[in-house]
Amino acid sequence: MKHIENNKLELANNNNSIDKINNLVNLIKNYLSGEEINLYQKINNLDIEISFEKKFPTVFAQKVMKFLIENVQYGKTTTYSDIGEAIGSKAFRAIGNVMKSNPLPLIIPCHRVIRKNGGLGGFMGKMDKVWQTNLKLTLLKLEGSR
DNA sequence: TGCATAATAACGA
DNA sequence: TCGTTATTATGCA
Repeated sequence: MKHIENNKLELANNNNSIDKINNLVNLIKNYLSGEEINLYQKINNLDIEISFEKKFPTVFAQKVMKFLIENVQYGKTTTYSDIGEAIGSKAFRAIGNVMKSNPLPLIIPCHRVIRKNGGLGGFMGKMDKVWQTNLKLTLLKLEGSR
């Protein structure tokens, strides 16, 4: 009997792909129900590798991502120009481009990046009053930033 | 290389 | 508030 329990334990610790996906789904559910969780951190804890370094081969893009993940936590917002200042660049527009090519929205919080003048900015490649942009606003409201 | 593009910002009228 | 320009990384030809 003991070996069965051990097997169960092993299975639980083994974290196969299905387990990981279920965990991920639960995380996102919790997040969407208003729980203040740092998705990127939690996912790292789940031993799910999100190698955005591969997706962003340039130093510039990696700086942007790093800044986002390390400094823009739940409920915080930043602006395109803030990021530029933080990474020593004036390429505000280019930063927007990096966001657009973000393969993991939500997890890499590009929805927390807004315009300096208080406007929303775009989301998922769209600029204005489309569902993607409304989703951005919804997420910010969820986090209490708006 | 050179050019067009972009989820920007700042300025003038 | 609208139009124009400044400015920079990226992708593609």
